[in-house]
Formats: sequence, C-alpha cells, structure tokens
Amino acid sequence: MYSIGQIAKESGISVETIRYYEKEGLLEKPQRRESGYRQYNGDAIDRLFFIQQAKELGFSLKEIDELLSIKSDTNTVCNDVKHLAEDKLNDIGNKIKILRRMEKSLKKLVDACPGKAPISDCPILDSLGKRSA
Amino acid sequence: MYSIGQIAKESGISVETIRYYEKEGLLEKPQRRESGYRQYNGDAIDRLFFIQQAKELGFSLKEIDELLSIKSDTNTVCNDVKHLAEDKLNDIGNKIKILRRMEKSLKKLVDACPGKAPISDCPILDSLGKRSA
DNA sequence: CTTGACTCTATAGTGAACTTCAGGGTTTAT
DNA sequence: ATAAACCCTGAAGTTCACTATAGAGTCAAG
Repeated sequence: MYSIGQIAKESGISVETIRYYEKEGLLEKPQRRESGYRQYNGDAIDRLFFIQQAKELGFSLKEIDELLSIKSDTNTVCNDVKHLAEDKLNDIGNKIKILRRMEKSLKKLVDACPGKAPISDCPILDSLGKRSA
Repeated sequence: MYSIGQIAKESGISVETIRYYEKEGLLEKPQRRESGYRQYNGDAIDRLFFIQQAKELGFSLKEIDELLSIKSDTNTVCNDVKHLAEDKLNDIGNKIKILRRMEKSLKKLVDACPGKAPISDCPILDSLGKRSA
C-alpha cells in the first residue's frame, strides 16, 4: 500500500494532480485510513503511467477516461465496448500514420544533412503537411 | 493569392485562430494590400495543415514552432538543425511505439470480444501502462 | 451608392488542465 | 512531546490555446 506522496514520486505526477484526476473521475477513489489519508495499491501507479503516456499522445483527459473505461466498466455490454474500442483503434491508427509521415520526412532531412555547412532549406514540410499527404 | 477567410475555409482553421498563430509566430507575417488586408499564398495552407496534425499528436504550439523552424531558419548551422531534428525524431519514434502498444492491446480486445455478452475485464492497461512496458 | 459580407486591431472572456494557497489535522523521527 | 514532513479540503489563481466582442474600415454585387 502506498500513500499519495509515494505514488506521486513513483509516477512522476504531482500529489495535487493526482487528487485532481480523482476529482475528475480518471482515478477511482482509493481506500482511506481512519485519519482520512488516501491509500493506493500498485494498480494506481499503472493507471497514472497510462494517463501520462496517453496525454503525451494528444488524448484529452476525457478521451483517456473513455479509453480507461474500456477496461473497467462491468456494466457495459460487450458490443458497446467493441464499438468504442474500434473507434479508438481508428484514432490511434490515424495518429500512427501521421507520425510515420513526419518520421519519414525528418529522416530524409537528417540523412541529407551534411552536418557542417549552413543550410537554407531543410524541407520538413515536404510530403508532410501538404494537403496531398 | 488568398484572403484570410479563404485559407481559413481551405484549412478548416478559423480566421481568429490564424491571426492568433501569426501573433504567436507560428505563421510568418503575410503581405498586405493597401487596405491592410492579409494576403497568403498556398504555402500558408500547407503550414496550417501541418500545425493541425501536429497538434493532434500532442505537440504544443511551442514544439510545433520548433519543428517548423527546422525548415525555415536560414541562420542556423546545419549541425544544429540536425541535432534538433534527431531529437524530434526520437520523440516521434517514442510516440509511435506507445501507440503501437495501445493498438495491440485494443486489437486483442476487439478480436476477443464476441460482441454480444457482457464482459468484465477488457484489459487495455495490459502491456501498456505498466511500468514494465 | 448602398447593403451585406469581409477584414482590421485591441481587448476581454472561455475551457481544459493543472497549481497555489489558506487553514488545518496526522505521522514519524528524535 | 515536539518539530519536520506529510496529508486533508475547498477555493482561488495560472497557463495554454483559443474564441468572442467592440468599433471601425473595405470590398463586391445589384
């Protein structure tokens, strides 16, 4: 069992933010001691890591909540979950596609760069932001 | 040549947001007519598309500015640009990795789901948010 | 030549996601 | 048993990225 300070340290997310996530429903309400202190198990840390990563990928807290609820909602019928999961899978597939294009352009750029001389046109936009892409 | 309203329509980004991006330095200041009206060429639209996509991937406007400046900063020595690009390449690689793991978990879930019965444990967190992952 | 759509600047307001603060109780090490 | 470190709630404040508003000038069609 961990205190809020301990999972904060483990996960790299501040105590205040953890309480905020709880208030927003992303983290389920933990057990309390008689003193009122929160008590967590290891799952909370996993969840915090997940939230952190998903945020970095541009998911909003609301979307992350949806992603997480795919796991934990026992009352949902499988079909609903399946649709939701398929939607999210779509989102994710899109993000990967865009990142791949970015990666490709950047790689081309890095490879082409001699590394010493000044350059005037490192075309990261090429084959990337264009409407055709 | 396009008016601000036209590139707004083309790109799907509002006129106000475009002016905001200009103020923040993400979009270079366009030419003006005698009237003071902004005038853009097609490049601005590409840039707006790029910004839009990068935002969806969780890059902040500041990071997007850095990404874009990889192209357009003529005063930077190639080596600097190369390092910056390599850093960003790293970021992008990481994002792709995480998304792949998410995708895998979700796919497993969708495939396993019969589609009719209630389920109690759709483990999106598995092989994903765990510290081990 | 006027009316409606468009544009300008400057400033204020909004929502999401925190962060800080005030004022107080709890744990733990000495 | 007392100080340092930790935790509590509730509310206010901050930052980022817009979005809306006010008041005024410009352009295009009929």
